[in-house]
Amino acid sequence: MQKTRLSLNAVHLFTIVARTGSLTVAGEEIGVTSSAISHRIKKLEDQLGVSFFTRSNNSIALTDAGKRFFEEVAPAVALIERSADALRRDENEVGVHASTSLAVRWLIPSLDRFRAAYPNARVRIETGLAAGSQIGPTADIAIRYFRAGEQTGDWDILAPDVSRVVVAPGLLKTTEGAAILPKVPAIQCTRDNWDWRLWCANTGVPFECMTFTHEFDTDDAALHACVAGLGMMLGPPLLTRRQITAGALVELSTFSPVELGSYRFVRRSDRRAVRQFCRWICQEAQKVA
Amino acid sequence: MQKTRLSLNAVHLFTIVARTGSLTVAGEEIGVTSSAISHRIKKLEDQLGVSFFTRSNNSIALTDAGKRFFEEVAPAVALIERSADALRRDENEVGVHASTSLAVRWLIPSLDRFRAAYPNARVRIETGLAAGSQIGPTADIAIRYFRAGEQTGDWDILAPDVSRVVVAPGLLKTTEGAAILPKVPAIQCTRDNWDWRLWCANTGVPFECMTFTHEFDTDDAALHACVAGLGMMLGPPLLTRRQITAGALVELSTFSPVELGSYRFVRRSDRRAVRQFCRWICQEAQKVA
DNA sequence: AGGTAGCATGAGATTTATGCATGCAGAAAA
DNA sequence: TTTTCTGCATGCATAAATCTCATGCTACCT
Repeated sequence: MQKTRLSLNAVHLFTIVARTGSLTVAGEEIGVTSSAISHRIKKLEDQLGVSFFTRSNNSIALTDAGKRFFEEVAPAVALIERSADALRRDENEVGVHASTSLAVRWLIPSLDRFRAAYPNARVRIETGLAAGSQIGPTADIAIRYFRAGEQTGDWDILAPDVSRVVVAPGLLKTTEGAAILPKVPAIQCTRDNWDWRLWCANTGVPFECMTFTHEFDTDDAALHACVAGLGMMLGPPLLTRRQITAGALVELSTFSPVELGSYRFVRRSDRRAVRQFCRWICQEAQKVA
Repeated sequence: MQKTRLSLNAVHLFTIVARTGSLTVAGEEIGVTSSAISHRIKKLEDQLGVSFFTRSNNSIALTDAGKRFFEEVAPAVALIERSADALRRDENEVGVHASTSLAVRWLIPSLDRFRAAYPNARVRIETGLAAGSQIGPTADIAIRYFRAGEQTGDWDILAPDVSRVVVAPGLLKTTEGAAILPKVPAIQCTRDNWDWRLWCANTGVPFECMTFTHEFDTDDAALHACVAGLGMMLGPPLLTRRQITAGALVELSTFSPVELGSYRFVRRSDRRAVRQFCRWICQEAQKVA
């Protein structure tokens, strides 16, 4: 019976033309020429066998049938659009829980690439300040650091922390080699200094050789201090890569790298955007390794 | 912001797939392959950044997001379709008022050509039995016969009635020429016989020469009688053309044609389908002339 | 009277949708 | 268990819809 199926796109177009009252304006609104609009409206009218507009050479006006049809379908079209938009918003929001340091030093600087790859996605970052703070229910993904040997449960590996000693290049040029250790103060970024202790145990350096002058409670603050030349520190590659490639920090190749722990994540949502984000951060983490 | 505009057609497709729960079935419903459906659904999902279906290799199932979206948009899509369908029905119905004879002999046999040219249109024919009967308010177009000299008012010409004497070929082979007149009885189809009187006045045949044996109150009945060989009659070309080309009737070329009146119409609606129909019957009438 | 704005239309280019061939894995059947 | 069958995904070639551009038209403005 029906030779061609009704094109809802054409109906949508019709509502725009009816609302604006002008082919030209409608064309500008959706970014095509008035010619395209004219063609399409005409086609719709032909398919439906109805004239929606009376054409004078210089303008168009809705017919009665056009008016009625507009009243009927415009709300429905608007509903569908709103519905789709809401979907786009709700479904594409990815809540990421991470430490401030990781967010500032790695996640946020990389986000523009994610946005480029998945334009729909909107990432919301929740930074729990302390490493062990509780993860909120609005987070779809959580990332946190695990010390070596710590129980990882169902957390998946993001990147191992194979830290090397990093230091501002200014400090490096005065002294070189293992002799640096007693001269340059180490920056302490955990209360118990477990990372330095573990590092010492693995490299054979006696912990007593180290001098600690500054202590910070976040890696981010510690890194700022390190860049400022206040001392050397153990920087997870994930956090230091940018500074290193930019030349603001240098790695000491004197000591072999020590695996201190790992960054791991859990995914708590099956939503498409969340899965995409997980896949993406894993790729991104690979780059650093 | 929005890279490509939301395709309402795709949303429509989604509702069908969601309803049927199968790409294959949905494809059959709209007459395309499941491959096409798959491509399009995937594209919609990509554009919206949402997964509507979970795919196992052998089947699909709505996700939560898909369910919600379906609940929201399906009624809107249905509304638009119903709205358009109603429009098609209402706007494309053409009510034609005409005499039974004209309807049966000319209009109805031609209608299939009109349907072919304008598939949307639905023609409703109202036959007022008597020529002068009142025209109902549901008629968009009225066609009626005007005697020569009658006031035509605002009725537009459809076709002049330049009648010739027609007769069944069986009667013709026995006698020829003007001699036929006294031998073959004339069929009377108007109470006052004005048509034969006018014809006699114009051709110079004395009215007294005619013999009238049968009288009918409609042209249609008279034509039936004529074809059956009951006599000769004055047949408006519009009504007799088919019978003549089919060989069921022959025109007497002995007498020059006489313009007895005209078929005329009025259009009482501006609707597109009605205008199309008027244009079409004028063309159709031209063919006969 | 001349100029401008807005729409229609035809032809060609481009974007989008479709079909086909093929692959794959789960479900049903043997 | 093994085989077959069914339904979906996907790359590529093709068909169809859509767009643009060029052009023409007429009402309206100056």
